[in-house]
Amino acid sequence: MKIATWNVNSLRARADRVEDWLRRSDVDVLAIQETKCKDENFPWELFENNDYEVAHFGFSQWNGVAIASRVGLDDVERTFEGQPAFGKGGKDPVQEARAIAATCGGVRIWSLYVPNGRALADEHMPYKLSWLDTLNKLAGQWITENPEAQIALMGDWNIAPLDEDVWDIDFFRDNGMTHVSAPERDAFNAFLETRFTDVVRPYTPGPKTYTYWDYTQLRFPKGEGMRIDFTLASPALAARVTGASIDREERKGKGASDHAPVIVELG
DNA sequence: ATGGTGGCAGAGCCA
Repeated sequence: MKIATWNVNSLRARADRVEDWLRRSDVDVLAIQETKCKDENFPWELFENNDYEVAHFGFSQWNGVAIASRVGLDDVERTFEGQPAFGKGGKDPVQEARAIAATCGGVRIWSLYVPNGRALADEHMPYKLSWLDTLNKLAGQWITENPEAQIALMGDWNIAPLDEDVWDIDFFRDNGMTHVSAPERDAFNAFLETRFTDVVRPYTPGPKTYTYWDYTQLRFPKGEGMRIDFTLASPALAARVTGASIDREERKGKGASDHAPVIVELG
């Protein structure tokens, strides 16, 4: 079984590329982030025509997460329990469309789009940290309740856990950029303390191994990217992993997402 | 090449 995660940065703008990739990638499950659409605009037929079931959670032009599967799609859950809400400028806080789960082929798949902190002192940063902390505590409960649970936390984490996960750590430090700060890394590493593991890194060692390249500044041609898309697996799922890859080729050419798909192979 | 991002509710906003 092959499972993958991909921040597509608009599913409608990327429909042809996503369909082409689905056909040649041969993945059984695809966790998608940033569909950037509401259910009413979602390209359901793209998946149905290729024999995938799909579940989507999106209610505005922002965020949006989905799971496509050809090995079953059961017990769909939109948002995680206690998922922090965010209200900009005093607006009523809402639980954003950043998390959807489904059980596919016996694996509990979570497609996650972790909030972008925007800036170290921005109000989005504590939101990001509490979002991760809440999810981690919940995920820890899942493992405690069932040590054999096969859980995949897949998506765009908007964190670069290691210095080598960005193209120039000094550039990030000197400019006070997000994704590499200690609080963000602590929030990510807390999942490792909960016994989730990054099952992709061992098969895709750095340095200079990335999953995202900014559209600006010719970042992709210059090889200046970031590793911010991860699959964290519960112990029982991690034990099944036989391989992983990052499809850097998919970042090439006109109409590419700024993120590459990340694939995990299960035995 | 004095520019050089790309989505979205089409204008700012978001990443």
